Amino acid sequence: MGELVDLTDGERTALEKLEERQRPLRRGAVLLRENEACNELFVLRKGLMMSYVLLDDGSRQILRFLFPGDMLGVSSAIYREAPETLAALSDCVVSPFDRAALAEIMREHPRLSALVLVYSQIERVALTDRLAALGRTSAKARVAALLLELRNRLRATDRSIANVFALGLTQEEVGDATGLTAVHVNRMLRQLAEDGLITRGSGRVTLEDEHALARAANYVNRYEGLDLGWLPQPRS
Amino acid sequence: MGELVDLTDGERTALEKLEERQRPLRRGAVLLRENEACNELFVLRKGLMMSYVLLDDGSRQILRFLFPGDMLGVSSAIYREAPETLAALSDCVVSPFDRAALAEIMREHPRLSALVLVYSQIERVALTDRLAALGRTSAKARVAALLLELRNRLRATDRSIANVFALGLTQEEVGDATGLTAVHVNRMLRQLAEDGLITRGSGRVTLEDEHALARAANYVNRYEGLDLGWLPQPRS
DNA sequence: CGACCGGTTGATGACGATCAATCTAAGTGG
DNA sequence: CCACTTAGATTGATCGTCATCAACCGGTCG
Repeated sequence: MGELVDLTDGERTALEKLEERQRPLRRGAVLLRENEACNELFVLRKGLMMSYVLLDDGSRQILRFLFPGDMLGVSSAIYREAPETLAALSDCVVSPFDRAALAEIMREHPRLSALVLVYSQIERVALTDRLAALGRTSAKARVAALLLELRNRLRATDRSIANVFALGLTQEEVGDATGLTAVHVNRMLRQLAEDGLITRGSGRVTLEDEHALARAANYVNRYEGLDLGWLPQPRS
Repeated sequence: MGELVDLTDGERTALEKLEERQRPLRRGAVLLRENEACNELFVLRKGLMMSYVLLDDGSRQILRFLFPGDMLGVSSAIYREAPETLAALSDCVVSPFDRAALAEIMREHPRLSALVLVYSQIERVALTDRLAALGRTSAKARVAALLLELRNRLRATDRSIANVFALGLTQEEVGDATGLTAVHVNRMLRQLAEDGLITRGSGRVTLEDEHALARAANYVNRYEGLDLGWLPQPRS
């Protein structure tokens, strides 16, 4: 959260309290399963995770990829049963904390509650972008948008990442995120390569023409263009 | 918000302050256009609205339908430019209020800020349901899910609504919400009718077999099953 | 009355799913 | 160290869902 505003000491210690405990997760581990009860939330400290739902025909829709610094399970916390599954895509570290700790922050730190709302809204807008992508854009555009989104989110925690990055996903996972089959994802990646927009090799992707890619994908980086000057003042 | 918790007098008056002003909107009117700046938020008092985005090929994706009691423009408030357009589907009344008024509430009423977050998360989960629908379900299921969602949200403000209700949308609008063409929406409605799941007539739809419809649509009512016992206590 | 909007129906075609086979690289056990 | 297994990537052939194009109908409004 320190990236959006300058935190006070009081706010910083309140947030650090959420990260007191740590729990490691193996690649593939499920942190929380759809329809299970859960009184905890989490902060992702390291690694890449995803949230998804399974439909009753067995197909999977990946809803979101989760990166270090993201708060996990907010939506599960307000329901008796979790609406989505949280699973690790790589070895991860998470910090669990109680719902009461979030309540405490909302009581004592108005600006932090505002920031929780802000992140929730950023996520909401990113979801609507993907909704529009699934509803109204071609398979190629959806894959291109996913590549751009992944690269930008990875770069947020690792500034050394430029145009080359490790995908960290199987083509089946890309398909489950974009509403396509693994076979068609493969063809789309190949087409993007043939168009000169990307190059691929040994699990790595290079964005060769980021601008053209963003145009083809209708992509907007939703972590930019914020206006937070109006947030409530910190109490301490 | 009073439907989720018992509000204190202090909370109630704080919320009433948001509804001091009123602005009527004609059917078709645009309250806020994508990429425009906006320092205001709104509460929808009466009528049906929608939010949508236009893609550069001219196609439209409807992101969400808005019902009385909904807070509008939260996502626009945190960006310099609105990420989506807000438009009236029927004659409406909205109450505009300043971003500062929201900040004030977050400073003085921790439980109300928690409830704003809760509504934001309910909306988020509803969006992920639609994301999964667009990514992984058939045209028929998507239309069925939209019918159920509309009926349930309409009933929340008008308890007299049972299984018959006025759609209030053109088939083109249904298509823009479900990622289909108007022509195909028409065929899906006809198929649902042939299957005995609905009947139609003069702008009205009757859900003949709500249970089978919900099963065909993978539908979950996200305004139920909440667990809010852990929210912060009201300060006044 | 004519124009227009929205709904309805038919004919055709494209995009992406499905099924199937092959290939490669990374393990794993003997 | 090598045979064997396995997960994932790749490619081809075929099929189905939904888009597109086009025509027509009915109601409403200027």
